[in-house]
Amino acid sequence: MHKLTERQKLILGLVVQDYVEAAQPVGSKHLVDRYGLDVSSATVRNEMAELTETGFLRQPFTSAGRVPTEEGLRFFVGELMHRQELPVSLKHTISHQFYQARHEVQQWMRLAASVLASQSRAASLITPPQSQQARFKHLELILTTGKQVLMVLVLESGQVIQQMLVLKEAFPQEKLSSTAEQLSSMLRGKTQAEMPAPPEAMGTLAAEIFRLVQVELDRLSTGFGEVYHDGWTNVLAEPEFSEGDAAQRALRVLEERPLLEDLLAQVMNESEIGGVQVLIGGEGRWEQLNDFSLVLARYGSQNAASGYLGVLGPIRMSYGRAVSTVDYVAGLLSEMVSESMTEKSSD
Amino acid sequence: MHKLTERQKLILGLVVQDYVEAAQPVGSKHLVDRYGLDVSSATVRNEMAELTETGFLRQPFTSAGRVPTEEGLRFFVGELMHRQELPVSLKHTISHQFYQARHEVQQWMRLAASVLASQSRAASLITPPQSQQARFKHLELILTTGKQVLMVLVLESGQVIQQMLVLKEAFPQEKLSSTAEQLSSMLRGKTQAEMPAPPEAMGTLAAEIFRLVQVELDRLSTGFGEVYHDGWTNVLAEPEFSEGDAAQRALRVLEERPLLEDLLAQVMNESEIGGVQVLIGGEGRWEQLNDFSLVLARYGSQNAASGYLGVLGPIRMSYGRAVSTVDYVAGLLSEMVSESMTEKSSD
DNA sequence: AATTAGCACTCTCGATATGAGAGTGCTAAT
DNA sequence: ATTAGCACTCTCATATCGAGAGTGCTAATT
Repeated sequence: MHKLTERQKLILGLVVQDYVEAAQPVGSKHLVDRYGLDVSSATVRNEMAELTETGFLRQPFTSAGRVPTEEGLRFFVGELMHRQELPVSLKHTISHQFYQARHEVQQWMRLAASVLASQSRAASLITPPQSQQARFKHLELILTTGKQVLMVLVLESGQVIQQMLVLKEAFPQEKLSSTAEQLSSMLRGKTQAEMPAPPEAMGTLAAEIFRLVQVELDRLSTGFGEVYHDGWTNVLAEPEFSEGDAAQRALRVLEERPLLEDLLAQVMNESEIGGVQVLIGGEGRWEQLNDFSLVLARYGSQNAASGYLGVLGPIRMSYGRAVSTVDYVAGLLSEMVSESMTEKSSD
Repeated sequence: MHKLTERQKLILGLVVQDYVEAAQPVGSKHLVDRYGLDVSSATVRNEMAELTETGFLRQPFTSAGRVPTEEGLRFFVGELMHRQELPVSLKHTISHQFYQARHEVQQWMRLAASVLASQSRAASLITPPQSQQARFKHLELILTTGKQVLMVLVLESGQVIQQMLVLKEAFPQEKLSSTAEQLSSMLRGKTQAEMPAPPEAMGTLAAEIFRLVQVELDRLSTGFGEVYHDGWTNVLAEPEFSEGDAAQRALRVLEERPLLEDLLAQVMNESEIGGVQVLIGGEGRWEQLNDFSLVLARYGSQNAASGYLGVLGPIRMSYGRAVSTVDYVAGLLSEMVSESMTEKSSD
């Protein structure tokens, strides 16, 4: 890691700050004028030359101002940045909103996406809480009307999956209940991988449900469901998106599932819940992300359900704001998740 | 309505077709060459001049080729266009996919959004089926773990709403069941507006659930839930989105709820299920939609659940393809909806 | 040794000019 | 009614140019 003098750090910090605000290369004179430095522009020039040498700044073209490189931004985020916490009053408002939405996970997601987007002024992405290793606990089948049946699948983590089924033929509630009971005791505590082969003597109803449970457990262990999002109009208003294929490339992150899954898997796999990961540019690994940055976090609890959330913006985004917003919302959602499963019954 | 000669119609049609493909003004000579017309370019020029007079064509600037006006496109869609039906083999593949997804409404939505987007080559939007006047039929409360309770709300339409609740305190299953029974008989057949005032003597649990049912019925009668979508990368690849604020304005349709609600209300309120509505440009009413077109339909069944779906593209979109795709998918989903509620029990 | 004033130098960007080309509208002939 | 012919118009791509911003370097200063 490079060693920078205090003054170099100061200048790098100011360049980043100014560039983030103005979206334009920043010159030495501009810097001393704007921030009242007590050195001359020539001194700043020399320092800038050195920072360019080190790879933290670059010139878009000879004799233009300086712009931070991805490397420079990484250094900034790692060592120089200070978070821009949300005002306390705003935090109160937000947690109040979450409190009102406490009954519906869907509402959490919408609200979280909205808060993330508006506070970070970038596009937000968030996946619902899911348990990584779905472990069967209990099954119920509820007749609603005709062949339409509601399957309620309860996991050991406390997560509940509800699903409407349309069966091949109609069955009375008693038959449904007994089948559910039978399958429940057969599958208790099992993960998808541990499920036994279906017994020969199983009825058609039981066999159908058995298969559906299998599919559902599998689905829960892979992928991450619907992706909620908001604030794309924020980022598309930024000048770097106003022409070329930048807008299209950004949306690709949302619409190309494999990309997003790969991304989350690689970036977040070593990360604890609670940490915020900042991905600046493609980092060499994702060409599609050039010129974009992502600020990501995982929320939930280790042994139960967890999900991902984050914001996407131009490389020139306000990292201080983004990191603190993501961190705050992740914390809030973690509370919501654990709140929703306190006082577990001992069964 | 203007009266056009057959030849004028032919020329208008060709101009539209060529413009849609090439995204460029089309000239008289180009037209006769490309489509082997047996008249000279001078004749075509005269006809074009007339069509410009009538308001169906316009010149981006003096002595450029012609481009259809919104008026011209409307005439084209109304009188000249022929649908471009999907190949039968493709239809088979698609309905097979829907068949496999028949158990989960969420899957319908994703699949429909994906099919709409890829076949129309535009951005797709779709809302889940919802009953316009939610009428209470039946309520169940299922204890899952601790204070976490699943509320299952069955409507007379056959629609089932499942919702996770986190109660203020824990209750045993018997208490939940009896409360559900009590509320079920009290509210049977009622809409949100018809619900009685809550009796004084109601327990805290009953009161809480009562309020939630009210909120839920209200939510179901207004708005349209999550909007699924796909294919934005399709449209953003079109040249008209490559610069300026076009991309941002398009995304606004997705992110600004009030706009979309207003739009659907106004465009679709007089429309029967089954009809496809084409909205070209803002039609004067929606400034935000200038340069965009929407092809919309409603699916489901009148007296039960229904939803909206459609595609959004540049004004220069392939209407033949879009209309037939939207119509086809709407029909498919209508089948899915009615299928999922056949053989209603007589209760 | 670090800082700074001064200055020549470089490169972009916007304005201006120019010419080729596409496509038209009109007139006169068919 | 159609068409050939042609002058005319306007855009777009390209080239040229000068202003201005900002640099890097050198020599003077602290």
